[in-house]
Amino acid sequence: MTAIWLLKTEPDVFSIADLKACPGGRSGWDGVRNFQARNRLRDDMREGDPVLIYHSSCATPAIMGEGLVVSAPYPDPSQFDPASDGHDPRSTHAAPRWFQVDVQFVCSYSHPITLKQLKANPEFADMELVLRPRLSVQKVTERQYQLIQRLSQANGATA
DNA sequence: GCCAACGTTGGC
DNA sequence: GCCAACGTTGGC
Repeated sequence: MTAIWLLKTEPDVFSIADLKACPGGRSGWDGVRNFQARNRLRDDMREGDPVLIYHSSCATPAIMGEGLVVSAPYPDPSQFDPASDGHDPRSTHAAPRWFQVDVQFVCSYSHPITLKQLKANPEFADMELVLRPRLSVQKVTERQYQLIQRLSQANGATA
């Protein structure tokens, strides 16, 4: 069963353009350090799942485009690196605490969908992004996904 | 296992 | 930079 996800990232740290610029447009999605997000990533994400990529903590928070999960979940290497911000001394190779997947860039929306827009649209009133904005790995329904794709094309045509 | 203290996130 | 929300930690 394919699930659709929304992954948050801070563009100052790693933007969708950075993902696109990676070799093959592909990168490990490291740095998830929240247990609920970790559980979803580790237990529920599957290779082939679509992901929406969202920019947070920036001037205009917005869904910027799409990617694809292109690996099974595996331990986040940064947890073992003492020099990394993601280092976790409680992690061992036998019992890693944090996981990641590889994400492949698919497209950037010519018209990103802003958080403001989502909040203003009743269709998205029950979207996790609106209800629980801090969770970094979010579920997106098929309906929300289709609406977002449609909006990303319609956006700007009338604005 | 509760709960207070503390730290982090993220919109504004 | 502020502040509200909320996740995590640690003492008991």
